[in-house]
Amino acid sequence: MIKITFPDQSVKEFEKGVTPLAIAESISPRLAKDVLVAEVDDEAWDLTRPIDKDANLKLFKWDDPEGKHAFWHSSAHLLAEALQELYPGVKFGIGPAIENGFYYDIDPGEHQITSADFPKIEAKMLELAQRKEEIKRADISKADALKMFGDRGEEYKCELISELEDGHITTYTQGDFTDLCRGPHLPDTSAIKAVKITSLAGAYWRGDEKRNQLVRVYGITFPKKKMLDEYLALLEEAKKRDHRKLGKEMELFAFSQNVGAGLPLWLPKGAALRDRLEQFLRKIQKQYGYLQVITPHIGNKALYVTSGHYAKYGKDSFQPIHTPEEGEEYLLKPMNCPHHCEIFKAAPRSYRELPLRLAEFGTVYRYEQSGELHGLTRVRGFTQDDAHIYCAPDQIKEEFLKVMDIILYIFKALKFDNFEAQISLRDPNNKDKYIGSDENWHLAENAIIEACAEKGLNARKELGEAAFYGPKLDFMVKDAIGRRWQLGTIQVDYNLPERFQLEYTGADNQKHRPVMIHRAPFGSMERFVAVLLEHTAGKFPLWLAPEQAVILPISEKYNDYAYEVAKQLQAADIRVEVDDRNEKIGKKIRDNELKRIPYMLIVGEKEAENGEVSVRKQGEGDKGSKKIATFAAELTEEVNKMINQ
RNA sequence: GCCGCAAUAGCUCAGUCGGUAGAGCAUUUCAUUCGUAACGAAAAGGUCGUGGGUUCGAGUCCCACUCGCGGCUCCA
Repeated sequence: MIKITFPDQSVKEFEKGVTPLAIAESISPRLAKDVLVAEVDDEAWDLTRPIDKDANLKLFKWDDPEGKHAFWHSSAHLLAEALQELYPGVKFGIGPAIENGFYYDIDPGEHQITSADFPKIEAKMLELAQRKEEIKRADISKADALKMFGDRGEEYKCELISELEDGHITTYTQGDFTDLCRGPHLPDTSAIKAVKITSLAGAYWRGDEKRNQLVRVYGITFPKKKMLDEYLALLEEAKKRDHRKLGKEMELFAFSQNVGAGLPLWLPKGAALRDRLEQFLRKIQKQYGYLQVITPHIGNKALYVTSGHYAKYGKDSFQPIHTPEEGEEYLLKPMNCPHHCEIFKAAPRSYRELPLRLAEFGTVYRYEQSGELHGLTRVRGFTQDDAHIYCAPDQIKEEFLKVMDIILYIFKALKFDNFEAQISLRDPNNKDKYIGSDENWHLAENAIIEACAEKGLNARKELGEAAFYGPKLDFMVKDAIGRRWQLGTIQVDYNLPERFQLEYTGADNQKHRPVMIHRAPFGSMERFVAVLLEHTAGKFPLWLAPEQAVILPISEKYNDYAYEVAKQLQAADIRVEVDDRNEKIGKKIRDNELKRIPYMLIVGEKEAENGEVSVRKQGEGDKGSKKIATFAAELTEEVNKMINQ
């Protein structure tokens, strides 16, 4: 008999060689039906794999990430099995589970696979799944594995095997398909009830662009048909929220072939929106003691040589601008920090001036690879809501707390309730990779950890994720449909103060080197607007909306009154338009609902007589009539509540 | 940058086998003057991304480029 310990620390005895599936059956038939995969003493474990010794056991279902992972991993094998039947002779690369589904990289040989083949592949997968094929694990020696896959011409698999340690190689087989795999897998294929092949893409073998390009087939599967439908509906929703589509529809920004790829043009409404965001941030920053500066869009190449960026990124960025002067070279500004360092150096600095907080909405240009450009989230020219804080090492924590205040305030005003924080720390086993003294790193890392603790922020710590010049704290927001976006960032930097030889005179009348903190609560105006669009599906909070209200006269007879109302509201700083088209009121309401304008004010005979407007809220409907001044006051109140919580 | 896919009216899209381009919405005009999600009629709107090639003839087939999309790689 062996002792099995469950997560709640209860212990039960079982026959030696019992399987997790049998244990689940002993608990309840329902659990046995739902369980997908297990973990035995922290090792992922197939449900049908015997347990030979006392162990800790965890059972995972669909709702557990481990359960989904095994489900999709087995689905990847199912996909491979289907492809093997449909396209004899294809060679297999790797086929892992990913965040949403799985993929398999294949070398199709002479076969051509296109999206038109998806239904065929899906049907074959379902057919195989319904055969309830057992997925069998087997240990295999390295020599046998090489022979087995070698005989089949599986050159990619052989390459993988040749790098594995003998004695730790396993295969999984279902039906006629055997794959090199560590597992774990589902007991059989029958749990896979719904299949969708989602896309096709090229991917280099082992991510190396010098190697063969394979075809990557992406798919997703579910244990219930209904779940697939829900997932597809979610994808549809995501498509509707795509900021590229909304940006065009709402006339916020555009791109032009003639201007160039990745260079956004801000249309009047988008520019006004961006300006509101800037004003919002300027106001808070002023309260927090930031000093606004302005620096040029280009800088002498020497500046970036000093900062070290030229050596690292020079050849991959926009190429130098040459002047009539022999040998003189300027670069488009790829970041604001070197400029700000020069501002720090523009005068001798005293410890009394610290922390010195220099802020700039600085437009920078980076030559992103053409394939990487994406709407407003990845562009070649963008404006950072940048600031650099120069402070003494013992001020880091205090400054961190203040920056976090600003970021949390912004998230609150914009209803990003669902966010995560990540602290990126140094890899303790590889300290040579980093610049700066042990003592300073220690100080900065602790400052960040303590600051998060003080704010009650449950931040994830990631070792080895820090930049070479310092640790950082990143904020990830989840949008309304659960996608994760990186926005605000705070980074400690020991490198630039060193390179620019920044100094201040301390209380001890000695020269000291300041620490620099980079921070950008929005990240960039472009990305922030994109995320805001996708988060809100274009329904901006009232204080940001391009138009806060639109006045809809019942007929042209009331256009004059509508313009009178508009004048009064505009005088109260409300952004309002008049829809004076010669259309029926139903049509105007529909059109303006679709334009996502927060308030519609309907005016006709009754309203004109009483000096009122009939208020209709977007998405909610009729709210009744009120005096013009009452509406104006209520709207202003609503806006103030949002930005001055 | 690499692989794959696409580019047709302002927008969304159709266009069969190669035979000179079509719908809905938007726009303009006319009619209507309307009470909380689409009234009606008509007109206008296109060098089919750009350049080359094949062909008697190219939106359609081929090549290159540009831009876009999905990935890969990269990301200060």
